[in-house]
Amino acid sequence: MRLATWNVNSIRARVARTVDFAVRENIDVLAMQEIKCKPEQFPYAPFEEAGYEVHAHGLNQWNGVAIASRLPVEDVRTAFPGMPGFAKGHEGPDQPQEARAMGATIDGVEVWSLYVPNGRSLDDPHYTYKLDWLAALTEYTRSTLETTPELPLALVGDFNIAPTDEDNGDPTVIVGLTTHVSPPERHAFRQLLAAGLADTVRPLVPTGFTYWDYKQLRFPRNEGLRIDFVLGSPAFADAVTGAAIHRNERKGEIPSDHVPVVVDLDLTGPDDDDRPMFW
DNA sequence: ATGTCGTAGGCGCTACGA
Repeated sequence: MRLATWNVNSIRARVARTVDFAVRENIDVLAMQEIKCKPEQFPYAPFEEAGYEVHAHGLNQWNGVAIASRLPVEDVRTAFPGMPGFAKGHEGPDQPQEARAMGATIDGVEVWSLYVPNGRSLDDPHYTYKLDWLAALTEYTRSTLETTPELPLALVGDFNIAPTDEDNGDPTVIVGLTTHVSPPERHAFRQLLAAGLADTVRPLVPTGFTYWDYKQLRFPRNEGLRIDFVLGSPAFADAVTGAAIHRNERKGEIPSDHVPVVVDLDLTGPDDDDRPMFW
């Protein structure tokens, strides 16, 4: 299976480019974030003509996640248990959930397309929401892998955190001043990994950014951030045979500000290799 | 230059989120 994640920054603005990429790169499963539309507005036809079924979750013009797949999709979910909600000006419990998560089971892999809250600024309620959202995701991961430790579980998407200084090439993103690099956010990311996940791309693609702001020539200057990840449980991570960050997708006509991140999986398992010749 | 995008509301812009 070839699995990709891409924050497309409006699927309606970039559907041709997105489908072209999926076909050209032979993507089986494409997790999208920031589709910026409701399901009834999603441009399904180009995907379906290319052989993909699409499941979309969007509530308004903001956020929104989707999964396109050439393989059968089961158990589609639009939130993980305990996922916090948020509504500006309505602090406190029982806030409505946003369209930031879609889970599905595909070829035995539990895949989540995730759009972690941005945080906006360190003193914004959205920042607290971001940390709470990540803590709930971590608890879901921990409990899931406690119950089913052999599950190939993949959390993919835009995490809106640059986990290390090497992941931050934007001079306006500064520890102590801005989101994405603050110690609490980085701690939350480490806690998510500690729940039983590995960054499956970094070992194969040790450097490189996945996002460059549209403003101030960030891409020509290569002043980006590495904030899009494919995190996998042991069973998933062990199946990864390749990875790529498609930097060229930041070029050309009306690019997203993010690029796709791709992993290749061999899900047949190690047993096949160990099988005796005489079997 | 708060320097670019995308969407909504509703018609040339502003508001909002990122």
